[in-house]
Amino acid sequence: MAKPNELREKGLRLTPQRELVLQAVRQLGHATPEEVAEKVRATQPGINLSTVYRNLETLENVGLVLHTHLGHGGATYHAAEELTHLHLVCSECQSIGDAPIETAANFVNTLSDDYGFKTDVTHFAIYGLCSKCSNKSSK
Amino acid sequence: MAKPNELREKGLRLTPQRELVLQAVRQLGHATPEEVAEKVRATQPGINLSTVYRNLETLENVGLVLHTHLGHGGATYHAAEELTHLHLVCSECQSIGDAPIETAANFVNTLSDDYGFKTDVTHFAIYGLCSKCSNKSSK
DNA sequence: GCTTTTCTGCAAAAGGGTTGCAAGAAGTAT
DNA sequence: ATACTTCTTGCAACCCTTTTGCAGAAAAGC
Repeated sequence: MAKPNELREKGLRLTPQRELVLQAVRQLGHATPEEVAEKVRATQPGINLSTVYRNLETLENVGLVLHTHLGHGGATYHAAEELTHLHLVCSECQSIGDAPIETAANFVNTLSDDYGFKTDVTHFAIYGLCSKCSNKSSK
Repeated sequence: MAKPNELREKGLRLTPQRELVLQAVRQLGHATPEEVAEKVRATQPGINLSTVYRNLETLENVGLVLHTHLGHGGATYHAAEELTHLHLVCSECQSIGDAPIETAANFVNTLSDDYGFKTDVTHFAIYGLCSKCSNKSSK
């Protein structure tokens, strides 16, 4: 999953921990550092949380992973190549829905045209009520 | 600024601390709990941070204040009646710009029509590069 | 004023993330 | 293969923000 070369090419050393962190992020989709650590521990039980944090940061610096803010708590990490959708986070059931980035295209363009603001719509959650919960509460 | 009755009407007791917290939120615009505490301390030096937290929560429960997530750190609080704008947060200079909620109207409608998702666009920041910083970095 | 109930301050703790340091591995040159 | 340099790791301590338990203080109601 994590090819040896892609890390070396970025000037990073190839350590088992680093490879496993990258692999975990790719497999998990959106994962908190804690979840990444847990996944990695399946292979490397001894890995330390701070190593996970440091590697996530390192991998983010070289552009292999990205983080987004989905809720009140901490960040969640994605493989950079998979961050192609909006996150629709439900305030009630905490579910995370996806929508294509294009959904926001007009909005992003308006902000750019009117305010010169270049929006990254994936970095923060789109917050609200999912269809299930909004049906439930209107009944 | 905080009328005695509006707290009583919500079933809350009228304490100096509570009034001052509400007043501070109204005066500050977007404020972190820490900033609210600091503001309150001008009048009531001894107020405890936990009292501020508890009052913010209480005031939010009765709908007088709201919180939003503007960045990597904690929440910021607003008077409920003033939360009528989007927050355009710059990833580089950390500035917080405003844009009217209507800017997002089409986007919100699309999410509602296509996904049944009822978006609250004010609860999370709109993240990106402000015009200043995007000019700077393209030069 | 007296009683009940809610609030406040304090101290401790929880949660999430970071940092200094010494030991250990990766890469590089010999 | 070996020695050397540099980067990483694990560990423990720590920081910052927020939450909680509790006893005493203050509101609201009588």
